Amino acid sequence: MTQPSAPAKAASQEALPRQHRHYTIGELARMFEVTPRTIRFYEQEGLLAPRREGQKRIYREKDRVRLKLTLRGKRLGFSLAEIREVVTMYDAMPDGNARQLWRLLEILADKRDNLERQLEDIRLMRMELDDVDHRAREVLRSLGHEA
Amino acid sequence: MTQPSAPAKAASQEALPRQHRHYTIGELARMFEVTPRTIRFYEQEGLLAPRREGQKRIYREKDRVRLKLTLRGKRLGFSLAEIREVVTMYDAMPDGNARQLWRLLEILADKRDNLERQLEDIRLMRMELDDVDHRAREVLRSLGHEA
DNA sequence: GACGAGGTTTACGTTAACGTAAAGTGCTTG
DNA sequence: CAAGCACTTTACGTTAACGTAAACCTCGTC
Repeated sequence: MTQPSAPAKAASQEALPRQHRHYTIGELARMFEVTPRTIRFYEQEGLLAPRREGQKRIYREKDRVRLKLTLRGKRLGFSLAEIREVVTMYDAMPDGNARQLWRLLEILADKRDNLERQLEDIRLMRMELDDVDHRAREVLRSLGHEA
Repeated sequence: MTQPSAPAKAASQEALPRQHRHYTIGELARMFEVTPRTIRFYEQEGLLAPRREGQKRIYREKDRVRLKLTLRGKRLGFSLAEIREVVTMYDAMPDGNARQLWRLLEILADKRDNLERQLEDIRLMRMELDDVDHRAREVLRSLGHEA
C-alpha cells in the first residue's frame, strides 16, 4: 500500500538517500520501539515474510510498511488476526478470484464502520475528559492553587 | 459525568419515564450486550460498586454510566487499569488533596494525547482502506463484474 | 412442593500477545 | 583465539480479560 504506482518524475536526479533497500531485525525494532521478539512473533502469525540471507532475516521496504501498518492497527485496538485478514488478502489481490475480492470488500466496509464508531467514541470521551478536567481545576482554585 | 448540574426547568411536569432508578445485573448485561460475568468482573476490578439488596446486586444510574464509560474506553483500546485510574480519581475529587488533583490532570492530558494520536491513526488507516478498496474494485471490473 | 428463571460464590480454564531464558551460529576486533 | 555483539531456534512463563462449570439460594407459579 502507498507504493507509488507510476514513476511521475523518472528523469529526476535520484539524489535522495535512496531507500535503504533492507533492514535487519534490530534496526526495525529500534525504528518502531518494539523488541525483535515482537517482530518474529508477527512473522510467525503470518503478518511478515522477510527474505533469508543464510540464517538471518532480511527486511525490505515492503516489510517495513507492513510492520508500520500492523502497529497502527494495534494502536487502534485491532487484533493481529483482523490485521492479517486485510493485509494478506491485499497481497492475494492481483490473482484473487472474484469471491475473494468481494469478501475483501466486505471486510473493508466492516473495518471502516469500526473506525467511524471509534471517531464517535473519541468525540464523546474527549468531552468527558474535558469535563473532568474543568471540575478538577475548579476544585484546585477553591483550594487556593492557581491552575 | 454528564449529570445535569442545575435543574434548569424545575417547574416542568416531570412526565418523563423517570430514570428507572435501578437495574439488575441481567438488565444491564442485555443493555450493553455483555455477560453478567463481565459486569461482576468489572466490580471485582474496582470499576463498579453496586448496592446490595440482600444477596443481589442493585445497580443505579451512576453505575450504568460508569459501565458505559468503561465499555467505551475498552473499544478505544484502554485497559481496565487505565480506565479505573480515571474513574476512581474522579470520584475521589471533591475531598481530594491537591497532589491527587494535579496527578489527575496529568493523567487526563495523557489520555487526551492518546486520543489525538488515535485520530491521526484513524485518518491514515481510512486512506489505506480506501486505497485497497479502489484497487479491489478495479480488479473486479477488469474481471467483468460490475461493482 | 417441584420447578424454572433469575441471581450468587468459588474456582479452574482459555486466548492473545508477547516476555524471558537457554543454548547455539557467525563475524570482526583486540 | 578469545571475547563480544547481533542474530538464530526452542520452549516455557506471564498477564489481561474474561469463559465455563459446579453447587447453591430465592422467588413466583403451576
